[in-house]
Amino acid sequence: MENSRPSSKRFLDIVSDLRTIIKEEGAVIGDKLPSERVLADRLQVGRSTIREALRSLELLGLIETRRGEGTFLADYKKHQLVEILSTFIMQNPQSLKSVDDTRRIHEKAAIECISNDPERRTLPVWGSFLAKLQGTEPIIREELLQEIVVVSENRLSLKIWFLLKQYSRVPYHETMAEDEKEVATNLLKEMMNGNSHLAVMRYTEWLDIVIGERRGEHEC
Amino acid sequence: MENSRPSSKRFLDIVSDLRTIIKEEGAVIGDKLPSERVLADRLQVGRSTIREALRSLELLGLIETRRGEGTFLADYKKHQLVEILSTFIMQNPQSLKSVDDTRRIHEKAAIECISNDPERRTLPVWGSFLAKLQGTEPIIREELLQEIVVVSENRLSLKIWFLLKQYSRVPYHETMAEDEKEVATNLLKEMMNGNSHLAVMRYTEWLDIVIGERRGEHEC
DNA sequence: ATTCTAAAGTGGTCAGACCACTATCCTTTA
DNA sequence: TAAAGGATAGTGGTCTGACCACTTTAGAAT
Repeated sequence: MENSRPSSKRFLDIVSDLRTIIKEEGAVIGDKLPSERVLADRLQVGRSTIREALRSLELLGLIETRRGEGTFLADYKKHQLVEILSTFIMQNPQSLKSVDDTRRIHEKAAIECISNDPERRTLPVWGSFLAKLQGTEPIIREELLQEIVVVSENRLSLKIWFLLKQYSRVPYHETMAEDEKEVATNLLKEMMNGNSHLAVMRYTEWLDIVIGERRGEHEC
Repeated sequence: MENSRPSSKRFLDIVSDLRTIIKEEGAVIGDKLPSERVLADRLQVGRSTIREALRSLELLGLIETRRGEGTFLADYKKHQLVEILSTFIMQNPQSLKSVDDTRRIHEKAAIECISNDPERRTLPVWGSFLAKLQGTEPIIREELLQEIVVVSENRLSLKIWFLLKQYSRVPYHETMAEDEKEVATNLLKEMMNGNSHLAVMRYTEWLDIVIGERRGEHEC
């Protein structure tokens, strides 16, 4: 696998080489990769270097290793990386705003997406939520938003949303207040009626209530 | 750092321990971490185990190592992890659509953001672009879109956009055709006038031209 | 044919040895 | 005294070989 200008970070090259190997062998999720010793021999590096690369990929959740058995291509849907990342990253205030903004972008897009799709905006789920909102049963904020993002059926967007949710300053895990429920109800109704513009407005209202900050002036 | 039931994945415990150490020492971005040998001694494990953990964190972009100097807490704004991850995932056609969709979400959001901000929508840059579009000089598609996303001033969104751009099926790197320039001109004008709704419509038109696919029916 | 056992293969870990590089201190020099 | 130079210690980068614990496999004993 071409020693093209070793970037003084051999293990990074190995990561790249591994990708090539995986591609060449057409390995699919669950397939077994060559053993560490074989890889070391094939790529002409020490086993420890191979391991450093593999361990990195494992932490990312891209591969899975089972002692005594071997190394396998993992189902990366578990996004283990997110967990790890979360405990480190994004604690500086500067980032927090962009996190919030980006999260809103995705929520808004999901709302518009559903509003504009006759099929998805008439899904029975929304009726259920509407009923729930009428009742006195406590509702967690993220329940509704999550459903919306899920139904929008963009896996990548969903992934990003899940990630951002964890860092958001908006208390997603709390229950809705009474006045909130009203706004949420309006949001749902507009969405079901296919009125994306109004639905988004309701959504903005809702955020204003939850955060209790200045309104609208800077909603990127 | 308690050997509490070693999870048969020592290096994962180490990752956790490292986090603890970082916290305890109140290390800030740019600070130097203890050397690998010191860590190995302190945590009572071999140096190779420490390295596997460190290399993982490095691939995630959480630390930075400089040969001869040491290991440092990184500026995680580089999100190297995303790059790596992306090169693995996102090669199956299923994902490609969500990549495109998500990219559009961010572009749309940026356009709306700028349109709604009197300051940003009157920036001189837009005038320059307008002039360029009138001329015969070739213009690369991504030039305009990039400027828009940049001006929206959401670093995270920008980062995501850059990432997605690489995998998009839309030929961003190509030059605009003549009819495209016209639509792009309209887009700019609407944006500068603060008409976000129309601006987004122009944007959608533009995409239709570039991709030449079915229009609108499924624009999430 | 079944069961049991030994061997081979695999990841997990460690220790020690180099290498290449950087920072530091201390000597030498002007 | 101040500047220049070089030896030294410390650091990450890598390799080797050796164990260990575990799983699978193949062969032997029943």
